[in-house]
Amino acid sequence: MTHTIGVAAKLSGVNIETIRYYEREGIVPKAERASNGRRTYDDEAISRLRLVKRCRELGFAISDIRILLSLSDQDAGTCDEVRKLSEANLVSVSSKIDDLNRMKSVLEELLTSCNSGLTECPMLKNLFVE
Amino acid sequence: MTHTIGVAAKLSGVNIETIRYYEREGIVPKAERASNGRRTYDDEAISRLRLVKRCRELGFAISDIRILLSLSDQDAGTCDEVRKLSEANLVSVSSKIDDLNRMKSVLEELLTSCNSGLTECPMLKNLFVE
DNA sequence: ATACATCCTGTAGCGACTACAGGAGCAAGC
DNA sequence: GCTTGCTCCTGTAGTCGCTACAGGATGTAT
Repeated sequence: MTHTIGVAAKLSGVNIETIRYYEREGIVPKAERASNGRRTYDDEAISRLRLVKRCRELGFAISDIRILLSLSDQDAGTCDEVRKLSEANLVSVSSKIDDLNRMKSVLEELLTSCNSGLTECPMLKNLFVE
Repeated sequence: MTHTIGVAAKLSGVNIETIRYYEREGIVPKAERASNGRRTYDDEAISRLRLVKRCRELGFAISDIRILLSLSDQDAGTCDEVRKLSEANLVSVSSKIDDLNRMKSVLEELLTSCNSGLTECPMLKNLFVE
């Protein structure tokens, strides 16, 4: 069974405009067209969209996903490369977490100094202090 | 004492191109110009650059910083608004942390299944599983 | 005088979408 | 058959917060 792009978007969770963007970028293969010129998607195409989505949700860059997909099409001794990409991504995710945790604790600290209702805002003062 | 944009960049930690960008965007006031047309920065201007940088490091959007700066220039009953902006930012930072932590644990789990050296990569398989 | 650094403006690029504009086609109800 | 409204098409521009040129004008040091 094949579907229109709208149905494919719902089934995959990938927005219509994003699907077309992925096609333009070559992340997913060019969709087949019906006789009226509209894109059609079969189950395999929808699986691939879901896969791209899952990778994006894991923080992989589009360029990484391109590589992952090509590795999965080859399926020969690719484990090292997959591991390398994933470890690099893990490092980048972890360092983002560290940055955000630092932001968070400073923000929380600043907020304790902000006693709403006063004319002068101590939080702003703290923020603006050299 | 006034400084060139290059020195201001070093003193504030804000890159030259970014300083000009902030000026274009009206985040910092238009720099005074020397007789030769070059921008000059005094200590106050450099303080403002540092302030913008600190806010960015806390995750505030440029549009928020614009508001924070205008609030700090008014200094009348602004605590509520500062608090609101900061709390919203804290929520957004926290939710980013949550997202990233979820990514991180899935990535770690996937990596345990990746035993480098094999011909077929179990991690890829897990990743690609429906 | 020569070399090199620094500055200027203006514009384009990044990543990963998202949002139009302007038009064509299709399905359902009257 | 006609209208209404939905979905689809292409192509382009906008988002955010910078960053990186190109091409030219100064400034500083030897």
